[in-house]
Amino acid sequence: MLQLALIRQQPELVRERLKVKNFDAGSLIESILLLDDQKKKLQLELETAQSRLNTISKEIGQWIAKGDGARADEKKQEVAAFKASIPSLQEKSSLLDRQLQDLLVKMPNLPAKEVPPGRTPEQNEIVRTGGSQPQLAENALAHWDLAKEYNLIDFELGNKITGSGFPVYINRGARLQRALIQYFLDYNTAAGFTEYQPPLLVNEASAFGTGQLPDKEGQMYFVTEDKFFLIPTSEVPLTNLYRDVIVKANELPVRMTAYTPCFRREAGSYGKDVRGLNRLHQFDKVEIVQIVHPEKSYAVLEEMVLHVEKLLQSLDLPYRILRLCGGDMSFASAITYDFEVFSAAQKKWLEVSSVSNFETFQTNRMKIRFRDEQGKTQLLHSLNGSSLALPRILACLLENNQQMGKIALPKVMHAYFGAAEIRG
RNA sequence: GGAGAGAUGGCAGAGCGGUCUAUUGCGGCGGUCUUGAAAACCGUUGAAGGUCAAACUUCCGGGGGUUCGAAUCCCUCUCUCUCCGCCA
Repeated sequence: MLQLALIRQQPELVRERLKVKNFDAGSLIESILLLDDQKKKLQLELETAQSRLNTISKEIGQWIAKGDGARADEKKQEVAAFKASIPSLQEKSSLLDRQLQDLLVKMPNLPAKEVPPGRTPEQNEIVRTGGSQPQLAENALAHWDLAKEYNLIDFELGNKITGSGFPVYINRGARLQRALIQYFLDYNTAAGFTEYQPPLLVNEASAFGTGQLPDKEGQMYFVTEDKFFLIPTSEVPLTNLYRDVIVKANELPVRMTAYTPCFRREAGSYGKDVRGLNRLHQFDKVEIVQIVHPEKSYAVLEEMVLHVEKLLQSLDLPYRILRLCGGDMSFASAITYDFEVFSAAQKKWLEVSSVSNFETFQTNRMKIRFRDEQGKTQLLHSLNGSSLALPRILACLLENNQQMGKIALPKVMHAYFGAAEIRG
């Protein structure tokens, strides 16, 4: 959520920046400023009445204490004369508040200066590429075929017990998945991230805090009985750990990591893109989240990009890093770098990580603050990234490393997996 | 799931209709003293809105009600604790 003060002070800047996201904020800003103005006037009126009421009430108490019931009654009459107006003022005020809030929530985050304009994924900027693409045989198999051949994943079984998009990992498939998770977590904690195991279900306030609500409501599984959302990413519970917290200076930066399953309804997805592990309703992900001083967030962002990049390098996967254009960025993000690995058998790039700086967009919703040198509370910046999402990494590892009768694993996984290769 | 108790400022913990819109202790910050530190003493110390700054308003788990006036009384929801039941 954007800060009202920013919209109030620099409406033109806000409007201009949002054009990069292809968002026409003109009328929205106008309405917000108008409502804000009305609210201020109303508030003054209301507070004046409240102040008067408080004063007279105090006087009544004093007259009663002195035993002068007549004077007290007189004052009560005085109160009765204007008190009736207060409830309607309060109602109007809270209505304005709600309307203002509803509009503010519709404002996307401002893209950072570095964000290129554009509407489609083709307009994302390739920042750099790394790793080398393997030369596979003509008859190279896609991961869903490899998964079947080596009995690593059973998609049909998942269909039976739940539905499509809920694969069952078996034997060495399950073990490889677990080994990767363990490796990712170790890699993150070695870099100073504290490991958490958060709840997989969150309440409405948490889903709102990170920006999933209100606009991505349909993408989350919802438990109606208890009003809980299944997390689409551990970013939600992790960041919300600091909701309504004034973080002490010596606790900054906050660096967290967690492995959790993630649940996404993926309503509207279909076709070739959803084949095999490419797009799932339940998948595993190791996430990193940071909450940092506002002046440091862009240095931290670069650091996180390097962190994820080195992790991909250690897996010997061909990758590229994209700076998303305005049109491809999420509502809440100020800048996003996507990491894609090349799936050699499918011959396409698959997104395996997304590293973003949200600046104050999330922290404003969650009131995550610190005290500056003057002792004033100020919003912190929040960032997060995948480090890493499992399924597509697994898919690429299988496809890119397939050899005659076996799948060779990258060196770094040998000890974690307990073997150097998967044989038929 | 059943019964009872409770939720107050960073923490502990008073207040249970009007003696300032919250006693006090601890902690934090500033100062005196000290070569320095500790101790002691003095002062200061919640959040949001509002203002140049103030005044002022709101917030005692959330929401609603009674009253001239609510942390305090009533209703309701959420959560916590104790006991019982069930259970990995």
